[in-house]
Amino acid sequence: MSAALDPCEHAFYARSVHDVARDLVGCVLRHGDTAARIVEVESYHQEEPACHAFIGPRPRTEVLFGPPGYAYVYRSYGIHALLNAVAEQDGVGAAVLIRAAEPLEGVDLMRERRGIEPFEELCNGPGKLTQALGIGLGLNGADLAAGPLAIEARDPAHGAPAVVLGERIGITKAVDLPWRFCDARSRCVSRPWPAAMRSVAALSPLSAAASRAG
DNA sequence: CATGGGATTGACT
DNA sequence: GTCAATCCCATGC
Repeated sequence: MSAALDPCEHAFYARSVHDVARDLVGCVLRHGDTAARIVEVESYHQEEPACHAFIGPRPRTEVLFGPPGYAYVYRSYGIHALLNAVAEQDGVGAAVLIRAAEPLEGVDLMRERRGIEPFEELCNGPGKLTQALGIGLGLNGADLAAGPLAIEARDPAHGAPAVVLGERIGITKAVDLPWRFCDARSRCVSRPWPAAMRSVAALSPLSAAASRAG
């Protein structure tokens, strides 16, 4: 990530949605008493059919076409709230879907909200992480630079993430575009893991665990 | 106004 | 691997 850009500022999001996506891996998503380190995202752009903005502006996608640095939250399959960070210039429909994260703070609250115990399964999916962090549809249009929902810069203590690319999942259109960005060293990435994450042998300690698992 | 389709998840065969 | 839950919205008549 460029040292000049900070996800707490709107300028961070006012550029190519793919660059924003790559740079958001490793950043910290915070809401209320919970926080988590982003380990998986996908980028969507109005020029490809998998994007909600493809068909042009609609009431539902108003935020998506608005200025960068705001949250686009929508209901998926009638059940789940999915969180995106709006990117690119005002008037362009593009956003980064936050797909998975590694819990940092408020882990017990996350367990309570999710109704499960395993650390790796609290935020390893787009619907799971919004449930764990208490992010609902009411946050659609929220300013990511002004809280209460915020994205903060990477914590140097965690080191730089090993970002690998893969094909986006869960969609039926434009399935070949390699616009999924994952931290290959995190066990909290949603399944299926990208091929690059399963085969790379140089990454530890994941590679050791993968070898043991066969 | 009726219908169909999801940027998902969890339970089940 | 399959499948239903559940609801907003876009589309078509």
